[in-house]
Amino acid sequence: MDKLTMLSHISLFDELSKEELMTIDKMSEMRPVKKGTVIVSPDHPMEALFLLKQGQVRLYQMNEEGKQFTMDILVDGNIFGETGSVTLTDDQIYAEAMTDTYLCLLSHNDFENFIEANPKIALKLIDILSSRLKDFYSFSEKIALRDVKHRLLYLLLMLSEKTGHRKNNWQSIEMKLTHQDIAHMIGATRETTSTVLSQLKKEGFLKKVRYFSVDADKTKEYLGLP
DNA sequence: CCATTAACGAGCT
DNA sequence: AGCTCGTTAATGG
Repeated sequence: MDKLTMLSHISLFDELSKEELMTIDKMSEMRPVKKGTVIVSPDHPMEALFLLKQGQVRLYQMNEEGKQFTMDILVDGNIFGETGSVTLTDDQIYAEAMTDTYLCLLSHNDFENFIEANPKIALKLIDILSSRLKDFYSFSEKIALRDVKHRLLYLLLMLSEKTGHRKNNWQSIEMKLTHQDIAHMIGATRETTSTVLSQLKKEGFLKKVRYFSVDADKTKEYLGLP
């Protein structure tokens, strides 16, 4: 369905059996989180695993001047956090709820016990981590060090694949975003973002219907993505 | 190429 | 009235 597999795009829900899921579900603690809440930051590293039940969470990094850069958007079924031995995110990463969100919290101990009881899960984790590493290489090579146009297109494509649906080439982004929001996510200014957005509209990468829609094929070709 | 600065109208609170 | 937002344009790194 969604073929842009990204760093920390982990859908354990896809890979676990029903029973395994039930076990995790029983052990985990449900927690609602309001939109805008910073769930994890370098100041408050959480020794736990988060299962994202419902909502959207943005993973980003920030430099000394407070400029942000969005690494990934997580949606229902993704998993993130750290558990000592296994790090599913970076320790310098921030996680912020973009919408009202339901999280399940799994403690370090519970997770390790679960792995001991279900060795197959360890193998799946290796798969997940190695594919994340691969995605990260591709990501940094093709996007991270490139200009605002690339970063912006990449973000919009990612957002559309996570939140929207596809009609012909056009993938919608079902999210209310100001130019300022977008600028923060790609480490650019509001002005530049505004300029590049209208440029992309002229060039046919983008159109505005309700929120935004991107021409997915055209964008992927431009970014050199499969 | 892009941040910065400035400036302006529109819209929201 | 004052702030946020989108937009354009000049300048300079």
